[in-house]
Amino acid sequence: MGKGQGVPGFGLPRPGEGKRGEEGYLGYLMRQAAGAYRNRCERDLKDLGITTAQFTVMTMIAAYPGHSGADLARIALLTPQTVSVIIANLEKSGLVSRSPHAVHGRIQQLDLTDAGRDRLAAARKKIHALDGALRHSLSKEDEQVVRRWLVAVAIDHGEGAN
Amino acid sequence: MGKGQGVPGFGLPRPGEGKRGEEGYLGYLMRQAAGAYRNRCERDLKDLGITTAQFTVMTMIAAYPGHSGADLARIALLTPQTVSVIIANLEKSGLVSRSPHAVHGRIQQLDLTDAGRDRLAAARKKIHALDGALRHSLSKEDEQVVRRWLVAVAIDHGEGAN
DNA sequence: GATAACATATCAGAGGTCTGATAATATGGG
DNA sequence: CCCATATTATCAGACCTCTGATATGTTATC
Repeated sequence: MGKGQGVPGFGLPRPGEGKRGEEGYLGYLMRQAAGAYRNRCERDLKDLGITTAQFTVMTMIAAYPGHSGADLARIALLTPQTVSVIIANLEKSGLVSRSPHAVHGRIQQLDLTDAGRDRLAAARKKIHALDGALRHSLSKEDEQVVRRWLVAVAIDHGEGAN
Repeated sequence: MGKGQGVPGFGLPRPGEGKRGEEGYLGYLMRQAAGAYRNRCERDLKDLGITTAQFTVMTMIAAYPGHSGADLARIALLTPQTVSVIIANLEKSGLVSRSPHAVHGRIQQLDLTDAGRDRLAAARKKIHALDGALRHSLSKEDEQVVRRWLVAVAIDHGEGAN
C-alpha cells in the first residue's frame, strides 16, 4: 500500500481519454485544442524567429495597410497595449517600421520592411500547411459545421456580449 | 481625397465578416474563438479574484489529488515551469497549500485550502454556465461533430506529432 | 554501494496579455 | 477661439507561458 495513489504518472488520462475526451466540457476541449494548435504553430515558426502573435500582427499590417495600432487591436481581438508591445518587438527585429502618419498627427504609419515581407511569406507557407492538418479529419459538411460554430463563439463571446 | 485610406476605423471587418467569417482560415477562426471565450471566462472569474489558468490548476488538483506539479503540467498541456508559477501565485493567495510528500522526497503534496475549495465551487458555477452558451447554437449531432474535431486537433497537434 | 540516467522543482529571461494610468492629438460645441 | 470629449500611444505592474539552466531527489545498472 501507499502506492497507486501518490505515485507520479499513475492513472493519468491522455488527451482524448476520460474527462479529456469527447464527454468533457466543451470549453475545456476548446482550451485544450487551441493550446495544442498554438504550441504547434509556435514550434513551426521558431526557425523563422517570430512568434504567432507577431505573425498575426504582420498579417494584419499587410491586410489592412494604413490603419492604426488601435485598429489592428480591434480586429485581432487584442488590446492596444498588447499590439503596442508586439509592434515594438517587431521593430526591434527590423521587420516593421514606424513613421509619422501623413494625415493624422497622433497615429503612426506601420509598414512591413523588405525583411518583414519575406519573413511573412515564409511564415504563411508553414501556417497554411498546418491549416490543412486541422481540416484533415473533417468531411466537407462537418467542416462547415465547425466553421459556423467557431464564428458564432467569437461573435457572442466578444466584448460585453450577453 | 486623402480619405478612405489611412483614416482610422474605416472599412474594417467585424468578427464574422469577410476574412473573419466562415471563409477564413480554420486556424485563424479557432484563435479568434478561443481568444473570445478565454476573455469571457477571465471577465467572469474576475470578481472571484482568480484567473482561468488558476481555475484550471485548482480543478486539476481537485480531480487528481496526490499528483506532482509535473503531472498536472502534462494533463494541462503546460510546462512544469508554468504550473510552478501558477501554484506559487495560488499559494500566495491562500488557495493552495504545498507540503512535503509522504512517500516521495522530491515532489510536493498539493492541496486546496478551505478557501480554495469554496472559490473553486463558485468558479465552477460560472464556467459551467458559460459552457451552456458555447453549446447553444449547436444541435445534438453538430455538437458531437465539434467535440470529435476538438479532441482530434488536441491529439494530433500535441507534443511532436506529425 | 557508487554511479549513471531520469524526474522534479525552481531560477532567470523573454515575450504575450491584461488592467489601470498618463500624455498627446483630434474633433465638435459653445 | 477655447474647452470637453474621444482617440491614440505608451508606461507600469501583474500574470501566463515558453526555453534554457541548475539543484536535488529517485531509480536502475553495475
